[in-house]
Amino acid sequence: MARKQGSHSDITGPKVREAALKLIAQHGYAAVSMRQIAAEVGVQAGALYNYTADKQSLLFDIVLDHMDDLVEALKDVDLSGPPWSALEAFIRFHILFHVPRVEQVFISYMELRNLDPDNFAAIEGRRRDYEQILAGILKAGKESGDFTITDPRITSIALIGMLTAIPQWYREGGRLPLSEIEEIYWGIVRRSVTA
Amino acid sequence: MARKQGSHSDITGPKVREAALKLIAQHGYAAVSMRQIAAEVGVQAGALYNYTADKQSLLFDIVLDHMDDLVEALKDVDLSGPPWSALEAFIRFHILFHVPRVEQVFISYMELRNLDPDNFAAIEGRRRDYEQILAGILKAGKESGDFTITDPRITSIALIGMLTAIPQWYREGGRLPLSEIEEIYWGIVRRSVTA
DNA sequence: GTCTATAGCGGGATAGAC
DNA sequence: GTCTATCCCGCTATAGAC
Repeated sequence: MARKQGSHSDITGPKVREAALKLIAQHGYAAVSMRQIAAEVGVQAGALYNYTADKQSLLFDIVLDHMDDLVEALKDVDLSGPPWSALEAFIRFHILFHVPRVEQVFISYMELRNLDPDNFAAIEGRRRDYEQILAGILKAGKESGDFTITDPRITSIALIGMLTAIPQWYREGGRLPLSEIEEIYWGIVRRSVTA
Repeated sequence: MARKQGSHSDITGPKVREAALKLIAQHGYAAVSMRQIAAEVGVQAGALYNYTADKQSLLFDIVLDHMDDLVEALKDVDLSGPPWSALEAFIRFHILFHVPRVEQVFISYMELRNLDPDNFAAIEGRRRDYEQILAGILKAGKESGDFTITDPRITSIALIGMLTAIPQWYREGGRLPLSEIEEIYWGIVRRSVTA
């Protein structure tokens, strides 16, 4: 009843974002045209501009949403325990959050240089905040004597990079189930900070 | 005396490849135009086609040279010792080979999807060969009881990914010298395969 | 809200003079 | 070997009809 006559904006809008996500992940931002995105949605190119200011906004929205989802989801993780418990919780969360989001991960790490400077700065800030949460856990564990680490900051970068790459090769139905992948990686991380 | 009159091909050829390397690393393959590359070299766009068949060949040559250099350089590393010695030699080699080659590393890992199918297959084969050399070392160490590893193949992928990312953030003159970075990472790897 | 049409620009690659 | 000029195409974004 409250629905406007003939309005499809509540359907087409999300479809535009999904098409952009799929195509940019597949071919790269610079290689994808607005025409391709429109074709994927099933409209003409001109119609896209009812849902996005321009092509750059499509990219920025994808990456920003991804980072904000990440930060938001991390809030539900209990990192208040002792170092070992916090580290394990963070690592397992990171793996499980990223694996089902292959496209977002791809785009968020490969298309950063195609963001306008201001947009890049906004993303980079969030990325650093996230990384420093892990660095904080590592630092606390180093100081308590639980972890054997030379440099929490670099270890944080190294571990996050290693874990974030998982969705690049993991495929459902492959040689190992996700639960096992999770155990293998947690094992690597656990030992890597153990004397 | 044997030099042809007015021939610059022995100078311009390398300059074209260098310009392509620099610009593609900076902006991405799809975002860089032949006109930009020509401007960087100091010639007109048409002249580029004396040195490359097309734009795709510029990309392929960069990635192929990088992979072949890698395989060639690894031949000088002694991997014939016991697992611990072979692992350390491989890890240190990998770090030291990749750090001075920021641009090649960037391109070789971010532009794979812009390679034509045949070119992609050629690169992917070399990449897998290289990765399996590390997997072999890990497997030997696991079977001899030297290493604690669940899955050599996945561990190989995880470690290579972690190490290859170093040039993405390392900058000369930063907080830590390269020699220290090398030690930190070797420490992480060493512990990660230690019970 | 979507369409067709088009402005305005820049792309890859080639031809032919020098 | 490099240049200028150009072909032909596709791009982003906008205008205006419906």
